[in-house]
Amino acid sequence: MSSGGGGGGDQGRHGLYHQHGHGQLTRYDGAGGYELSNDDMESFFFSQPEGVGGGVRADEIAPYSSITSYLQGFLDPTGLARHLDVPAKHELSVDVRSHDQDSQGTGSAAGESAALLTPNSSVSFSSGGGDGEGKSRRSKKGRAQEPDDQEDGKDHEDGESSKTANNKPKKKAEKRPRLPRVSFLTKSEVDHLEDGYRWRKYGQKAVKNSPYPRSYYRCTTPKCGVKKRVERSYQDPSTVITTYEGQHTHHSPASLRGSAAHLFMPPGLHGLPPPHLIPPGVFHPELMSMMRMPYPSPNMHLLSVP
DNA sequence: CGCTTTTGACCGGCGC
DNA sequence: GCGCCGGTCAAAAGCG
Repeated sequence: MSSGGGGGGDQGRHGLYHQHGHGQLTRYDGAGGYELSNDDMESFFFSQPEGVGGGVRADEIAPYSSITSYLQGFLDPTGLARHLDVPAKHELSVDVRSHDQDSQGTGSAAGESAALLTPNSSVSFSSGGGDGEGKSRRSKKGRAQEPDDQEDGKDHEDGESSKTANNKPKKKAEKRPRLPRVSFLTKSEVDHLEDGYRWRKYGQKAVKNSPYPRSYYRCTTPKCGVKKRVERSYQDPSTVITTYEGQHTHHSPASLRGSAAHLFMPPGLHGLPPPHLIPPGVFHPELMSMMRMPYPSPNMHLLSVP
């Protein structure tokens, strides 16, 4: 993997670089997965012809190269019009489940989902619990001290935050409750999709059944402990699986200019019904709001619009 | 100069 | 009890 994932291949720079890709939502047949039929999601998500195999780079991106871009489009009349201009039809699924029982399965969960998914993109919500990995690892070899500890053993969920923060007595009794997780499957050439938040990559690992590595990112905001994993589906190399974990304790930097709230409930979303009017089982805007994750919400809403 | 990425090593949990 | 795997840390390097 010398040049593997991190190989700087993907525009190593963060910031608001564009991402390209075929944004497509797929339906996830996973258990308890909600489905919603849509059809041209990709059209307005990533109006990229299809240079997937070609060599489309993040530079030559479409209007909405990422979930965030798309979201931001909401704030932009033009963008919105774009969306509404397209028949919101596509297949999307929301999977709400708890991962409190799996440890590795979790990771695979996303992978499996990807495998089962159709060449579009899907979103799966996973209601877990508290955090788990971040704090339960504190004591390393010589990592006696934790410099800033951005968020790991900080607070978050409260409760078992003082378990292994510093002490060796790392009790394993904890089933290490996980934070809510949300997985997105997106057709994209780039793995790190811009979502409005600033992330810092802190690790990368090779995925067992996939030739593609999995990258680990953490929100750079000091008190925010949100993490996200990005990996590519081994079955659909063009599909990127992004799993968010935790909830932001702040607003999206990108939304500062437009208030994140708008992302969730655009005042006059021409044609978009209020969250509570969305067909039950289709999406959980509240959950997203809770997690402060604007990314999927709008999309889903749009999708749910006839 | 500061921030982010890269990369190898290590930890902890789980399965066999 | 051992091995495997996922996940995280930390030092170093690169870039704007």
